[in-house]
Amino acid sequence: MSRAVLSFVDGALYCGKLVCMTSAESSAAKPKATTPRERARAQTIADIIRLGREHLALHGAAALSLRAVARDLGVVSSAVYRYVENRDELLTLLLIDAYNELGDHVDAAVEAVPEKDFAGQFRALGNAVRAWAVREPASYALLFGSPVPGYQAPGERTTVPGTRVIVRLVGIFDAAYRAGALNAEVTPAVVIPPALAADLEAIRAELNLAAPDPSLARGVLVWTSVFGAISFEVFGQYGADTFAARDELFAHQLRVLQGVVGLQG
Amino acid sequence: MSRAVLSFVDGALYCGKLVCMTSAESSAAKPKATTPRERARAQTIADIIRLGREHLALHGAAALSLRAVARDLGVVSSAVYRYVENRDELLTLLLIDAYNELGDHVDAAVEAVPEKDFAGQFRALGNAVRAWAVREPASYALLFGSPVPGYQAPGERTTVPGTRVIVRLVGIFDAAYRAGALNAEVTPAVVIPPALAADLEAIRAELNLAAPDPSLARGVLVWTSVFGAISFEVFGQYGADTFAARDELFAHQLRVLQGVVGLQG
DNA sequence: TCAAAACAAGAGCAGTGCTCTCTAAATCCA
DNA sequence: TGGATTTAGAGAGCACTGCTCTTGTTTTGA
Repeated sequence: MSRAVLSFVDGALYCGKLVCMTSAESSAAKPKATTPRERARAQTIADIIRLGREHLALHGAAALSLRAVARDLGVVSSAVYRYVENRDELLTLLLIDAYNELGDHVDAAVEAVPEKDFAGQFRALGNAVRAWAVREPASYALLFGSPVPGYQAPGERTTVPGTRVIVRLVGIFDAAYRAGALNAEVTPAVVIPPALAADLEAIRAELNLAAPDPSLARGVLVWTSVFGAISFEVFGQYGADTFAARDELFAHQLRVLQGVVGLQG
Repeated sequence: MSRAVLSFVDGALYCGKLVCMTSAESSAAKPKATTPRERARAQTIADIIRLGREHLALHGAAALSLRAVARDLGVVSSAVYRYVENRDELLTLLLIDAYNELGDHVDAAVEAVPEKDFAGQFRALGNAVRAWAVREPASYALLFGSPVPGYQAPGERTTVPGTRVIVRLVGIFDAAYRAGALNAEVTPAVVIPPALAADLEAIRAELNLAAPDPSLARGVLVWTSVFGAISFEVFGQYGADTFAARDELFAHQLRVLQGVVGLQG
């Protein structure tokens, strides 16, 4: 699942381009005992990403400056262009890095919950996303906030890490459904128009799901709602002091949302 | 009510700047027969805002450039500093402008629905926000997306226009409750911890509401969920072609959310 | 009429992304 | 081992940004 990360952490740094490799590819293409120059190059790229993350956290994506990173790296600005094609490329590196960090946190949190406790897994997922978002607001904004103007993430590199959370979430819902733990007859029943049903059918086929349309549709709503609540908190849409009990508020929202999708427990 | 705005406006609100005033305020505070210089100044500020909106729509907030606006205005860059203190000030102007445009759209949409059709009013509000967001994605991103790094909106000028939608939304919910059209016993019942109840009580007092805690809490969730769904769509979190039936998807989400808060109809 | 206020222009500073050229160092290979 | 080749880094430079300061010019109002 974390191929993209692997690829950039070791082998692919070499060419300065990140490729999305399967683990087979990555293990094959990674002799590990590389030349000193290659290791130095990999280390430099790792440093650039680390410094980029620091700048991102401190000043946000819009203020991410290659020149500043170069200064921190102790090198002249043009030198970093040997390692990173341009600013957008650095953004892409940070994007993939953040997606995978979030995905790892979510996976760890969900896996700490008993296999049959689907509602608990759902809440663990929500809480993990929120905790990470509050801890790394700039990274969260990069992933889920306004698109950076003029920047288009390269789908072939970001899609897999970028869909880890939603794939995990529908996985929980679908596993609950297969286990009979998902109430498919949630009230009020809302009719699903044919056009929407077609979209849901495509999703079901692609992700190999079993849950029926109403559950899938509610799952999508719950997905957007979880991130909506987190975004409001992280982006400061609640005023400064409207909600002092933010933990309790979010916990409440998760409880209600788990009912919306029909998860009991 | 809108003093803060008025103060910055003086002559300037004349210029097509949208402010939240009662008609009494507006007729009282605006002599209208100003000197030619004052009218020219107001017109220039109006032009700056208009050009700023165009740049915002075309290139996004991060790329909003005072120099580019100056060029379009046919004037040297330093000249615009006579009218706008700095880039952040222009952002604030555009922020207030956008908040009020959205508020006006929402108000118009809600008021077109029969007074007793609370569920219809809720859906009209949601659809109005979404329609405006899709039409003005850059403005929507400015209001509800990632915060602009280093920019802090001046609360005394933005709070009133910035809360028009949520005030309207809870107004609908509360009116429904008072009319007996809000089911306060929504299932599943979720316990509200004391800390959250205290926050809700403060909100109830400030906005003079009658609805009980469970309804208020669910109202908050519905609020964040509506914007979460819209943000996902506008910010491209749904992939390019996961959902072809976006109108139907959002309509479905509104229907489910109206059930979440207990609005029947 | 004349001083004061407002205005526009221009130069300038410090910062940005990015390209280009040049030198020095590391690596490869015959 | 020595020469050819590749790579790293430095530096200059271009076009752009926000913003300040000075210098004339125009408009205003008493």
